[in-house]
Amino acid sequence: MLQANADIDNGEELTERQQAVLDAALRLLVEEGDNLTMTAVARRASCSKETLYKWFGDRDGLLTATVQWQASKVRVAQVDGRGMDVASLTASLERFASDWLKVISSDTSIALNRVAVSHAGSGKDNLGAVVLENGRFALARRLKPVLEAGRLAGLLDFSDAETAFRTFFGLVGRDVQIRLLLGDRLELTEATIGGDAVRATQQFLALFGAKTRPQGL
Amino acid sequence: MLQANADIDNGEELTERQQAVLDAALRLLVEEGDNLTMTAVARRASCSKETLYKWFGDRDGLLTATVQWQASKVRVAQVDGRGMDVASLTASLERFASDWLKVISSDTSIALNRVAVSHAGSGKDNLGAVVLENGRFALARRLKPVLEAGRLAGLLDFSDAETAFRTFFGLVGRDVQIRLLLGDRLELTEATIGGDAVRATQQFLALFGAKTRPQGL
DNA sequence: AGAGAACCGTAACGTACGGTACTGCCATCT
DNA sequence: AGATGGCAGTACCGTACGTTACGGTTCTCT
Repeated sequence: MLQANADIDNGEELTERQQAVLDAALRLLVEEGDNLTMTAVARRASCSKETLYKWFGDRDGLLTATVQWQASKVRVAQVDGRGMDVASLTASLERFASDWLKVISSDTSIALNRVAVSHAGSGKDNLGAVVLENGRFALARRLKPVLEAGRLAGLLDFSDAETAFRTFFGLVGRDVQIRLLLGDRLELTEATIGGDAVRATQQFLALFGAKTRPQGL
Repeated sequence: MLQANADIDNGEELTERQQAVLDAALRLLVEEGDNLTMTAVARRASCSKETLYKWFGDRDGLLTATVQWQASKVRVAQVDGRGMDVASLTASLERFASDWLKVISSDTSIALNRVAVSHAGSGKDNLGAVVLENGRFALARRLKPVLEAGRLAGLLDFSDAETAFRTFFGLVGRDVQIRLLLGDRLELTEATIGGDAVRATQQFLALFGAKTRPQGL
């Protein structure tokens, strides 16, 4: 599998045309799900099947390239913990929660997660790992420094950042992702997302907020 | 789709032989995922394909029947809220959390959710709805009376049982289900499940436990 | 015992799709 | 201008699998 361009790790090394093809594949993936055909992709992208195979090796290669291409598009700015107070910490957490909810409720995320989940069943590729790496684990990498900074500023109290993160993850996501993946209609308006973000943040602070305000800094 | 026995709603109305066939299909589903073939099911169940089609209509019919058959097997005892104190409430919540974690980390649940998720993409059947109904919503139906009883006993304080349930759901499940569905190796031993259950329960009580002990009853 | 249905095992059919080969067009290079 | 190479478009091949058909066997009921 994936012989031609086995080195498509990030969104680099892709020509404009190739990116356009992957965008077409992505749109088709959102519309059709995992039962998109190579012919359909070629038609949508106005390219030949032979080109698809030359560039991406095989169907799995095209799919992983598509997923990684989408992943490379969502790089988010880092938050720095300098001069952190309870207000800025709260704002950061709410921002993360809101962003995350928006991501997992987006059509593309749902489609990508669906195909990744089904592929994870029969281990022909590592789509699941890719999605996991650019989803849940990327979120952890971006959020943990904030949590650590909050602890350093005496605002948070936890022993293990991983555990704290997972709790936050659970408070934010709850049953949303699995329900959406299973096809539940669940309209997440801007308003409800905002409300859920502050709720989750408040709950998280109630659980992990430092009782005292120590080591003033 | 599913013309022959369109009325397989619950596990009733199934002969012994049919149940055996569905068990075979279930085992095969766990092993092979969604790419099980009708031939393989027939071979595993020692029955003919003609019988499969006569009983279940088509492939989708067989799959939904299999999912419903598995769902019908997990009926759990109800908890009654009589004479509830903080200890029994805690025990109930921990029990629910532990059971739920055991379910979602089981091989069969993972396999069933995987196929349901992938089928939810292309709406050819309602596998997603079936799984949702017998999973997340069944859990809510069973847990909410406990929460209400806890509130009535003055142990819990919440305005909306649904919101409280969803928080509990998030605290228990966190990232477990999506990670497992995406193929993450995540060994949930009996010990870690137990630990997670008490942690989630403690966190839930910290968020929703009544501050005062009112309306003694 | 005998008729009839249910059912097993398997062969056969049709189709959808992944993958490959071929042809001709267009752009770039010399 | 002629040559070269990348690519669109399409025809083609092989295969896997859903679905159907059928002969032979076992079970059931009378």
